[in-house]
Amino acid sequence: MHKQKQQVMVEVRKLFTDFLENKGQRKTGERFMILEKLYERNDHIDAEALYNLINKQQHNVSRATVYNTLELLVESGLVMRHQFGQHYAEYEKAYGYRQHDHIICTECKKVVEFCDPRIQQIKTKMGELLEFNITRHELHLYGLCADCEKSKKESVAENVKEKVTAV
Amino acid sequence: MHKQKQQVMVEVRKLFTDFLENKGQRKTGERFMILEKLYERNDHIDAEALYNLINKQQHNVSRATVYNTLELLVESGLVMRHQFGQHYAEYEKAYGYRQHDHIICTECKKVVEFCDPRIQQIKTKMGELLEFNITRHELHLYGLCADCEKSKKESVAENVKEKVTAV
DNA sequence: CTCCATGCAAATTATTTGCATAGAC
DNA sequence: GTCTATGCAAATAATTTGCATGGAG
Repeated sequence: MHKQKQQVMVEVRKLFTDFLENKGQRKTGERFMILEKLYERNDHIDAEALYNLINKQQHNVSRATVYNTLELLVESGLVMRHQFGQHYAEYEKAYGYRQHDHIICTECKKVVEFCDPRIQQIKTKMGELLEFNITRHELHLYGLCADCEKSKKESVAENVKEKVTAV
Repeated sequence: MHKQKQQVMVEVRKLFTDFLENKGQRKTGERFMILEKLYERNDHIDAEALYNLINKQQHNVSRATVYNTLELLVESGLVMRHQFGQHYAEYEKAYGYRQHDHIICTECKKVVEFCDPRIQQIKTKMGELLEFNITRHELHLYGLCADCEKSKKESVAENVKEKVTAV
C-alpha cells in the first residue's frame, strides 16, 4: 500500500517533468516540493494552508510560487482545483485518484465525496451534441446533511413553541 | 410571450415579498429593482456589471446593497449563483427558468447551457445513499469548443513547422 | 553566462464592514 | 418615532504583479 504511493509519486514526478519540458519551463525544487505535498495527502487543501504547511515544516517557498505552481499543476492535469464557493477553493491530487464529485452541506460546510458513472454518460453525450472536447467536469450537490436537517427541524419546532408562548 | 414575462415578474415579486416578510426583512425599492434587473435578462451577469447596469441607467444603488441583495435572492432561491472560476461568479434568475447546467470552454470562456435528465437521477440516488436533503446542484463540464480545438491543432502544426524551419 | 523563476512586498480585485443617515414599518 | 437597510468609503481577503536576485539550463 505504501509502496503503491511511492510508485505513484515516481510516475507523477515524471509526468510533471515532461509537462514542464514541453512548456519550456524550468524544473525547480519548489515546484516538485509542492507537487509532493499535494500527493502526500488524500484530501483537499487550500493555497494558504499549503503555503503554511510547507513553510512551517522546513522549507521556504513564497506565496507567489505556491500560486504559480498550483496554476501549472492544474494546467498539467495532475491537480484538480475545486471551487466550492466564492472564497473557498481547494486543490487536490488528480492522478491515480479516482474521479469523484462532492456533496456539500450548506449549513455545516461538510464535504462528502461520491462517484456515479452516469456523469460519464452525460459528458460523452453532451460533448458530442455540443461539439466540445470535454476534458474534465465538476459536479457539486448542495443540501443539508442528516445532522443539520435534524437541527433545523428542532429549531423550527422551537420557534413554533416560542410563538405560542408569546401569544 | 411578453405577457408571460410580465406574469413571471408578478409571481416573483410576490415570492420575494413573502420571503422578506418571513425573514422580518424590509421590502425596499432597491431590492425589488435588483430582482427585476435580473429577471429582465435571460443570461448570467456578475455583481459589478449589475451595479453598473443599474447606476448608469437611472437609479443609484450602492455596491454594498447589490451584494447584500444578491445574497438574499440566492437564499430565497429566486436567483442562482454560478461560480465558474475563482474570479468569475455570475448570477441569474432561477424561477420559471428551466434548470440547466453549463459547458465552459477553457480557452475562450464561452459558456453553453445544456440539460440532461440523468443529473436528477444522480441527485436522488446520492441524496438517499449519503443521507443528504439535496436542494440544488451545479454541474460544469470543461473542455475546448470546436473553434478553439481547431485553433489549437493549427497552432501545434505551426509550432512543428517553426521547429523544422529553425533546424 | 544567460535568462527565467523566485522571494518579497506592494498592488489589485472582489467583496465586506463601520458608521451616519434615510426611509420602511 | 423606531430601528433596519442604505450609501459611502475604508477595510479585508485572496490572489497577482513588479523588481532585484538566485539558480536552472
